[in-house]
Amino acid sequence: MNKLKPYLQSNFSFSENEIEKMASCFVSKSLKKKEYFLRAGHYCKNVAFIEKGCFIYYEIIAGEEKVCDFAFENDWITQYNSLLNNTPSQFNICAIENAEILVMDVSKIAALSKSIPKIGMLRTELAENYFIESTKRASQLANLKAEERYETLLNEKPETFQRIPQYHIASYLGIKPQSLSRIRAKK
Amino acid sequence: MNKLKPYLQSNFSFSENEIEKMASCFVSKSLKKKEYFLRAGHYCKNVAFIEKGCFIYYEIIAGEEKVCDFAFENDWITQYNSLLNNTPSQFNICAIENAEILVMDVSKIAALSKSIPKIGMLRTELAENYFIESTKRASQLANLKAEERYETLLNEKPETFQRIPQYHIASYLGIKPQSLSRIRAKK
DNA sequence: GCTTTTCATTCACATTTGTGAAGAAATAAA
DNA sequence: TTTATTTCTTCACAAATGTGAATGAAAAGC
Repeated sequence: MNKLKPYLQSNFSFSENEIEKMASCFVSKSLKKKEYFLRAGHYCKNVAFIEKGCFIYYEIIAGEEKVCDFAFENDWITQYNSLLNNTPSQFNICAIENAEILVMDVSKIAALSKSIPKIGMLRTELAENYFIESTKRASQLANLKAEERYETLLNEKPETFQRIPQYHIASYLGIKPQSLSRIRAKK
Repeated sequence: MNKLKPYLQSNFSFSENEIEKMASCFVSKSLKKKEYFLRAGHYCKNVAFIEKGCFIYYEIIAGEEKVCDFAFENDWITQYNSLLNNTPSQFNICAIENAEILVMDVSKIAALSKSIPKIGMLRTELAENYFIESTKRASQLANLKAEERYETLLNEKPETFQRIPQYHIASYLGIKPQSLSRIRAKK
């Protein structure tokens, strides 16, 4: 819980006491590279916090892996649509490096929220931030050309290029690996 | 409040009493076609519910209007990033038809939330739904070609084509008006 | 270490979308 | 109604991105 506790404390000012209570509801889990936190078609029943490693979200469209997000240390992973609406997930969430995560079951979240109301605020803020971020990605996909999207990512999240294979980055940018190579070669 | 009250009752099961209390915090407002609910550069300080009419969200990028969303009756309009983080809005929210909206000031929302805790749930669910929707739009922009995005919109929200000018729809789809015409001509 | 597999690059050509101009059609204003 | 304005369509050509194949580089497995 090396990262979770400081995260809860500095971003949401939970008390020592609340943090301990929350911490006791997480189960820690190791995932090897290429193992899955969630597979498409399955029901997402929990939320996890990344202590170490990174993950991609992807869906299969027309037989191809289409990446829609990355997650690193201090990020949460879960699939909203599946978790909230009890539907099978369209998305896979897969470890790209060996990872350590802290997992909480959805039923425990509900119980815990009753004793610590501020958890509701955490939930709200997360959703609002995800919405704002997703809006940015959509705006870039609609309004910038591939080369500009590449440069934006390179400037804003350079670590992505250190940790994620290029063909996944290409997919995230909405282009083919060959096109990403072409763009990089121009520089 | 012809639409707001049934909306609150059927989607969130607020009580008669709560609904009256909430209703008293809204101010109704008429906007003519082409008038703005929010202008880019201004601070968004309220949330509104659409009783009648429709709106577009757009930002200016490289001198061009880039539409990122539409809103119709029973939708809310506000700009999250500006409202939550107290920053100037990047987006304009503009009436496309003469409209009737119910506006609530952000300070009243906070006050009201204290006396009606369930409002927190409304806020959370809205953000979560917006996130899910925004994710879908981003996925389409990244993974479908313009023609497929056009067909998806035509199937899922046909009313858009009845009420929104095509050049705004083209922008929302991430293409130029000429390209949308070309796609339509093929059918 | 060697071998196999995965990933990245390059190329020629195909397809999709953008661009600017022109005119037609629809809508709003007078 | 007439006129002006806005919106939509079409076209020829340009630019961006996709496609499939070939090759090389890097990483993983043995």
